[in-house]
Amino acid sequence: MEERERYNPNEIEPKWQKKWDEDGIYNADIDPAREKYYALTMLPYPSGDLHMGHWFAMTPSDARARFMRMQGYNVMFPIGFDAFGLPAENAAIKRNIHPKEWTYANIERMRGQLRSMGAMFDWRREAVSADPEYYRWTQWFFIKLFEHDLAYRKDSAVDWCPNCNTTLAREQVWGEDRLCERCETPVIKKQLEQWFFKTTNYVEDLLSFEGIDWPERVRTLQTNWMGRSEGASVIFKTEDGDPMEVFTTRADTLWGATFMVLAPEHPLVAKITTAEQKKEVDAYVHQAERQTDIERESADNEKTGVFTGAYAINPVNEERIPIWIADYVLLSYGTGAIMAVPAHDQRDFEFARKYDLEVRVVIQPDEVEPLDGATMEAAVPAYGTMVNSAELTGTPADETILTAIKYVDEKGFGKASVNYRLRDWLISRQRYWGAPIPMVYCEKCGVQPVPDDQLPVLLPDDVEWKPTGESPLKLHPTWKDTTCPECGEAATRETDTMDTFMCSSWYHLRYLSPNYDEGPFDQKEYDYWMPVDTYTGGIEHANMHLVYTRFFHKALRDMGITEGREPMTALRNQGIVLGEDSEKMSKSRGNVAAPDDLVEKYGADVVRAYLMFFTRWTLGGPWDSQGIEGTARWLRRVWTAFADPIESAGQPSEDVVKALRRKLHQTLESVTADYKSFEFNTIVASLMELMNEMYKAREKGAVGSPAWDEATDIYIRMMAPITPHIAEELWERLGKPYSIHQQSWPELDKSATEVDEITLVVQINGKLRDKITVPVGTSDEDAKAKALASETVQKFMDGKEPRKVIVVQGRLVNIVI
RNA sequence: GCCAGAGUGGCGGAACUGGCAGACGCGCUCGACUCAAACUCGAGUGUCCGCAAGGACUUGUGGGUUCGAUUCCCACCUCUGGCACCA
Repeated sequence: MEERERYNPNEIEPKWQKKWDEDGIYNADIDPAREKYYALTMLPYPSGDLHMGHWFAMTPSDARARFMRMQGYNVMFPIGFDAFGLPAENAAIKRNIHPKEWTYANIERMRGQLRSMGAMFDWRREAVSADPEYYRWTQWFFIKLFEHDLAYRKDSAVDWCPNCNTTLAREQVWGEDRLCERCETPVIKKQLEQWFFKTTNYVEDLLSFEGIDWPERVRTLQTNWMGRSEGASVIFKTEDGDPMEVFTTRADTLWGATFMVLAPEHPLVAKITTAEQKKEVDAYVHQAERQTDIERESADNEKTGVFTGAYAINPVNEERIPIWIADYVLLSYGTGAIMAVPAHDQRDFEFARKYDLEVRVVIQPDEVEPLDGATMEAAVPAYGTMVNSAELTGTPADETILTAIKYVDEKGFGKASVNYRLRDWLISRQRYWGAPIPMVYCEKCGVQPVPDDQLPVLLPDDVEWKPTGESPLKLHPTWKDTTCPECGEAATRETDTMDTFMCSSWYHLRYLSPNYDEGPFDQKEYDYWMPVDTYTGGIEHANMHLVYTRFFHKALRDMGITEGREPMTALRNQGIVLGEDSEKMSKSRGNVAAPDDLVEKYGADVVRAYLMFFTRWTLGGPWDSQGIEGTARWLRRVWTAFADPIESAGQPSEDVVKALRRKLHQTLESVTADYKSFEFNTIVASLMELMNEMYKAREKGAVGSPAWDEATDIYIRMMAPITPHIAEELWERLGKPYSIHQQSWPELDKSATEVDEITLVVQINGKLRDKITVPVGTSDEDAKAKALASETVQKFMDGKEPRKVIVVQGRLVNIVI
């Protein structure tokens, strides 16, 4: 007997990958005759090795892109690398290897790993953000934003290690004591002049998600992140007449403001603090600097503060109220100053009780005992009738805020105002491995952009890596010396580089034409491919990256560079694959699961299928390779069924054929719907079920019949997006035309899915008691009669009369007794 | 702390729009094949009571709405992501 050929992925996978590549079957080119589809998956950071999270993000995205291709679209599925960033500098310091060398070696390794996925990437479109041809245009965009008044400089605080003399990222600051990760020196804040983009100019536009199919979850996260609130801005003055603007959503509580609180960093603090209070204030400012905003905002953080010695005048009643500073007021939110209304705000209340400040009730909620500021135990933030509020006393609950805003407006010390949590985007980084900010400082001409024809401003390679100290760009002996583009005199370059989010805000445009050198992208490519049809990536990017890229698109649109409201029409997010310990995968935790060993043992198709099967894509979860044997078994079964069919002698019965075709087309129907809605785990489950059904049909002599051949053909097409290699191999062995990946999606035979009889569930008082079989289309009356006639039902009813009978067409009969 | 998401057998998960909870798979048990192992194939497998027929219970916890709740509402607990210099 001839030995059966086993499923051998290690042989077939490289073979097909090579052939696909040579034939360029995944090359996506402009074709006006076909409808385009731009499928974009978030580009990886070249951290070293491709891990399970990358496969989890990319292989389902690939399967979806392949499905769309089989649906007839001209699909572009590009890939690239977000290659600037902090880890490269860490590697440089730790291992004495140049960031560039480290990064490009990683990219080279990851290219190979990405190829092992068998994804339909069009490698001709690859873009690497650290390439000068790429960052030339990142710099060009910076200048465009500058020229359109969307980039500006201002002082802003960074976490600073006074020992290493360097800026630290949040992840480089350790523990509650906030120590430098390298030298364990306590970190301080330092004010530096830095570049910002005016994201706040676009906040209203960003708050609208009109015309895009983005998940509700992301829209909510972004909306809350931008944090729009309506209220009033009111000007308080110090006794010396310095204005202090505050924002409040509760203008109706102005008469209850018994003190003011400034953020410790507020510019007025130094000016107003009295000599007696100075020492205490300085000490407090210093300790506040050492905390993070998150710690400071926490409601359970014990309220602390210091009196400045100065007083403000409450404009509504001209009362003299003390000005305090406290760390729960943040300079980055609102105006960095608040009016404190302890009776109606819990944080203010806790503060007032602690420091024995007056609590004055000015809002009396209806149907509540009259409040007493002296004895109340918590703030009452509810709405109610205004009391103790001079001429506005008695204003009813539903009018208080608007009435109060109108009042301050008329009196001239305030106006209606909208406040946002969104801040302008700080893009300066005091680092080497990033795109240099293309600006020049000239003593005579001031801040000048580098002219287009001098771009890119290249990063110098010959920098010195010191384990401590400032950015190598600053220390480089000559790099920062240049001439002013305006007057030609000696000038200095900006030595900060850009936030890598800047690079990743436009990579989808560079993929259009990565080698184009007359602009950031070729207009012809843009006109055909943009916007992105589906953008896939991790939910962790819901706020930052996905807000920044939208901002970027909108800003470019207003310059006439891009078109339309949004860059990405649809967004779908996968959950996060955690380590086996349920913690986020990271090298430092040592819980990174790598696919390489599994790919070697089982093949890429098995790993792809398992990643799509082991959890719901949107859910993610802790990595667990326990079940991979199941998908491996599935593909071996598929191989056996199709590569080595056992020819049967007779013909299958009509019933067998009908049952097989029914299952086949039911599966096709559900699998098609699941591909459309990114439900990959149930696609694999349905295909497994159909294969089980086919094995049964095989036992009953189905092999060789037209129904079997139909099932085989459709089966391979359905699995092709998930397991592209085995599908291609089986397709070829069955003598079908190359390539499976250039075939169309199968047609559904709806009539084959239909059934003659259905099972109705019979419940008594909502409890399952019996099941009855009825023909499709049975009337409610007949269903009810048949249910009541059932012996089991009779037994449970025990002679009682039904009070009510509910019939749900095609589903159930519920008898209420 | 704030903003989101999740919690279902021993395990991963499924369940359309409020209608049979546990599809599919892992693991486990029994059996077939084999000198043997691997592979493969078949049967079973939520918990408790019962010889069985059958019954009761069961979707993080506690309440509620409903003929009927994994699904809707309220409160709470736990885990995960984000919180602006990780990307």
